[in-house]
Amino acid sequence: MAISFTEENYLKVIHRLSEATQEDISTNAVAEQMQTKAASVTDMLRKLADKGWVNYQKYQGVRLSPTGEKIALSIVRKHRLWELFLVEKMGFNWDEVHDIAEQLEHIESDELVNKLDEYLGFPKTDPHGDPIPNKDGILPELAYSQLSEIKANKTCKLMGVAQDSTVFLQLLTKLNLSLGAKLDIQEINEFDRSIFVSINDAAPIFISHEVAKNILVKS
Amino acid sequence: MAISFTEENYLKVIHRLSEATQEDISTNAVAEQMQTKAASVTDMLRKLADKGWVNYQKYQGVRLSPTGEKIALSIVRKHRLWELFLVEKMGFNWDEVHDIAEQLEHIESDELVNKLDEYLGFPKTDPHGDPIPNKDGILPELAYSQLSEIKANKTCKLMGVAQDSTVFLQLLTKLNLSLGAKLDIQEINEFDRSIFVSINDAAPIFISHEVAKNILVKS
DNA sequence: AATATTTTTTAGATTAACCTAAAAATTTAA
DNA sequence: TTAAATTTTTAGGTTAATCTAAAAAATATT
Repeated sequence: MAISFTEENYLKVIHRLSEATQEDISTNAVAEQMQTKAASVTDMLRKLADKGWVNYQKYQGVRLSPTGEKIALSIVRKHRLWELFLVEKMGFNWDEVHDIAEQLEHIESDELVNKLDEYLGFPKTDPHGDPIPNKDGILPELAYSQLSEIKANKTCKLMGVAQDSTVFLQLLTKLNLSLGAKLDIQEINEFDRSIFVSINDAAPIFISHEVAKNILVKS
Repeated sequence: MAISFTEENYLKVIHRLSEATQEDISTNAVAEQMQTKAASVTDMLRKLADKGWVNYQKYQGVRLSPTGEKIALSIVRKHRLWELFLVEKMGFNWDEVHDIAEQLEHIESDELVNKLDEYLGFPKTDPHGDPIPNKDGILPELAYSQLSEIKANKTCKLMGVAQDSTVFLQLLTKLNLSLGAKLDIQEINEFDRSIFVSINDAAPIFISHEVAKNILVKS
């Protein structure tokens, strides 16, 4: 069945919100993510339900149906493959690729996506460490922790970020934090939960709890 | 000023039609190319004229303004660069890339286009031999002839095609005709103007005048 | 030159995606 | 457990791009 860019974006947003919770997703939550009004969301949810891509009962919130889930994962797959392409092959920085990938993710050609996947060497993660679904929509298991959960005196490796916003990524770049960085946690301050950490064996610096929550690491 | 996919497609079509003639482009000609109705075209032409991208007086046909020309060339540039990318890097055949490039040509990022250009080695032509405008919108001069205009007993080289339709390109592929092929014209039949030609020194075959008109060669 | 034909435009609708304002349902709090 | 606050939906409009049918202009033909 034909699908519009807008419908794809709604499915993607519902998918993203569903990853964080087991509960049904509220109209307002979707509205906020879509940068639109609740009334518009209600219209669209009814339409997506008619097409069989979501389960929606009014006032009860929304969930993706199995078909909707499959569509959403294929968009996520495209987004992340294109992001990696932009960084690896086109020479963009990791904080520059989101908006372009938002456009490229709507290009419709299974053959292209699979060739791109092959061209990139069937990667498991994108430039932000997010897992890339394979052609069957299976997400590789990554099991990373937030840096904010690691104990003092432990060493870990930066594997990904929980947020792709430009400001956040640029901050990390400024701190010399990129994928694969080695992190030695010297101390955690009780007062504000900020972390005193050495990056790639350099002189230790302070990182706020807010930043640490958005950094994903492997011990 | 913001531009929609549809508006881009209209400018592209007007540009293509303008290449073949000096005259103003008729509403019906645009309608045919856009696969829509004349009434819809009239509406759009008025809108494009309001935006300053075309010169249009009702009943008089339409031409691109300098700004419109610039936009159209940037779309052509993107289309052709993406086509080359699809063939060179993704391994598609030249008859498979048109529809995907029709989507990719609307991706908006000057930086991406220029990086893609560089990645491909600042190519002069796309997989069909069509010239690629550079970043300033300048088209390289190619000056090719139609195979149908070449005299008997001459040798030439296949440099491009005047048509990108799948059926045509697949026919050429079947005849072992691809960019760079060496063509020895043995004989031109007066009756139907078909050409008896040897391709890459193989045993000569017949090519219809219709096909020969759409093959571009360099002596 | 008058008429017929073709082309183009206008008028009035339709659809997708959005909006605001008001009504209805649900949730929270007194 | 009723009232207040919040969330969600409905109702009624808007805009972009399309359509059909009819009117107007341009072109071709007798």
